[in-house]
Amino acid sequence: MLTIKDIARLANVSVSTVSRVLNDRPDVSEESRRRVRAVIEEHHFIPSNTARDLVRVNPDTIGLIVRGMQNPFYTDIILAIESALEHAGYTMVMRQIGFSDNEIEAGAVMQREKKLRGIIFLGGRSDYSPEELARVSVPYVLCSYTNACGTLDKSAYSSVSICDEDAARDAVEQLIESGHRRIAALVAGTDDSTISQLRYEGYCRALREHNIPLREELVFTTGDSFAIEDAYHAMDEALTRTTDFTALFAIADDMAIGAMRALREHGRAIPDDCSVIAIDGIAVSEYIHPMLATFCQPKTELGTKSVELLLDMIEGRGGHRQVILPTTFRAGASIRSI
Amino acid sequence: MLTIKDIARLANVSVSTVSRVLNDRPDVSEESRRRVRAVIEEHHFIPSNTARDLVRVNPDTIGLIVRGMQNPFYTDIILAIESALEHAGYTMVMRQIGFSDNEIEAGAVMQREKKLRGIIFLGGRSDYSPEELARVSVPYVLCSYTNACGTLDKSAYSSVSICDEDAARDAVEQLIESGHRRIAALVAGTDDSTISQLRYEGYCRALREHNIPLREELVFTTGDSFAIEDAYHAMDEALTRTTDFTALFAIADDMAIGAMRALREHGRAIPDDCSVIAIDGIAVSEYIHPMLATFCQPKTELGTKSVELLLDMIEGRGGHRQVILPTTFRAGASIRSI
DNA sequence: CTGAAAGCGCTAACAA
DNA sequence: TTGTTAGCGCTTTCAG
Repeated sequence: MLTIKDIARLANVSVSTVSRVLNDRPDVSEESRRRVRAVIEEHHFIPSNTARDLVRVNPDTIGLIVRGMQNPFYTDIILAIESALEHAGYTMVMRQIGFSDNEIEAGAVMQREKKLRGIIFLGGRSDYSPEELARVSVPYVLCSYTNACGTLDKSAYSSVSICDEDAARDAVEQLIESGHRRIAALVAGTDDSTISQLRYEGYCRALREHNIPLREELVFTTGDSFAIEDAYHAMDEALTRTTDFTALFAIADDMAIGAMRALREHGRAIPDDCSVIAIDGIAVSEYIHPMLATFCQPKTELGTKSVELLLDMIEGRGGHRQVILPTTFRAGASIRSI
Repeated sequence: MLTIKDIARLANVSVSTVSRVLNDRPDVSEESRRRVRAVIEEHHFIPSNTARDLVRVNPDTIGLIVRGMQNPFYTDIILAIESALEHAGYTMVMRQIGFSDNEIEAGAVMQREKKLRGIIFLGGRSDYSPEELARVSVPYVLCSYTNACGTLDKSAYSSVSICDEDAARDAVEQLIESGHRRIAALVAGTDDSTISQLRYEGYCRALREHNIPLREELVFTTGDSFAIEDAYHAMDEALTRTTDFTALFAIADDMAIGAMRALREHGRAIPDDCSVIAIDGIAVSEYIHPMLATFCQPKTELGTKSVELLLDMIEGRGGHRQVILPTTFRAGASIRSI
């Protein structure tokens, strides 16, 4: 493995000169620069980022911690974040973590390793304690992330998200306005401190506001999965027990797609025999038949707004804020008025 | 920022003892271990991986370079790789790269930073030169990755993939056997040295083998995108020019889904007016209506086989091999016999 | 413009 | 079982 020492020797200069060339410093003679560059080129030398990170204080690196890569609309958010950050002169370094990893931990580690100026957490849980959160000492914002289940003091963190409960309420209301009263819900969990719970609460609220009694037997749950196949199985199983509903509210597009297959297989056409609505607005749901009616997340705005909040904090223009972005209704063909 | 030096001082031990505790070494007294652990806990100390990486020679770390995170079936491959690696006692570290990044470069960098024993490249291009490939000096395998367009010497690399051309041939043949003769193709590009070209060639071969003349006006292209919306637009545009086909072969499930919407919008029911088949077998295509007929990639096997090849090389059990895995036909409702 | 030398935080001999 | 110390590859003063 070549080091700058080797390069220095081969180019007949000192390591500091090599380092200067590597970092595009101006104080190197053209002659030296040329020679060093040639040697680097010839030997395919790659400087060790590990060693650099250890030394360098990186003044403009922002970390992005993403939970789960399966989530289709994260791609758009990430793109938006990356370009907003780049535009502002910052560098983004992203880390994916697994579904059950602790993102605060990951953030703390990354902050240390990369000497970050700030962190954006994308799509995390919302039940961290102030002590846990305190482990990350640089400014951070929680993107696509609501704390309505949590117990955090609003002044202790920043976040950008939709209001999951409102979106769900709006979605269910859409169904009600189309004349539906017997409305089933497909959720992941109802008391799991996740987005599922919030959206479930929106469902309950919509019913309440329209004086429709909540019927527990119409609330179907996958357990805790948001996966399309689990939604399918949950729905399939539910349909053997009850069919006493004319519409279904699914807490996510993906789950709606799984549920729609189960409905069809049980002989219920969409939207003729059952209307379906969901939340998220992932790409594919716009291409299936019938096109899924859904409340879309403002993907790009979630990203750009997160960056804006973070940079405000870093550059001292403002403190903690919670920003709620509106969802937009995408009419589909999956709803029928009755 | 705390360092092990601080921890050592606070725990009244030397840095080496702290280091030993950090690395779960046996040669530490329970008393010291307890004290060190307590201090670490109390101060939320996180050791610097940067510093560790610089020093440590990591005897069992395998790198995984993934191009593009949008690809839905990569998730399954990655899971398979990770668990196979873990099972064999190796640690996986994954790096995502953008669509236009150079993965060999990324591999070379990662190899240096993480002191890798081997690398798996997932879903890359296939047109690297031997000189470029030579930059990675540890064993590597190219997963889900065919070289049929490339010019590499088979003895110079290992790979695991399906045969894209055969899969496409089989798919189109499926259509032919159902009685179709006027078969359109939706591709990304026909001479772009990617999977698209290989699958396009399979399409041509199927026609040739069945004495069906290739009609260029039935080959629709998105340019170079595999995105669902671009497939939709390409198909939408194509349908204003010609409708003289009874079946469509799309080179990817995603693209098929986009195309199906365009077909419907142009009044062509699936499969009654037009049959559709594709390649990949992504999750969602099994849930749409009609269920998409497709040739599925053996996702898990692609992962496990890649690990097997790599470990064989690392542990000296074998040299370079190219493994071709079979696809499996998933009958859908998107084909009609005529 | 250039080089010598002091670390960055950690691990791994080597001694004790 | 423990501590001392020499680096890992690089950047960065500080002198020249």
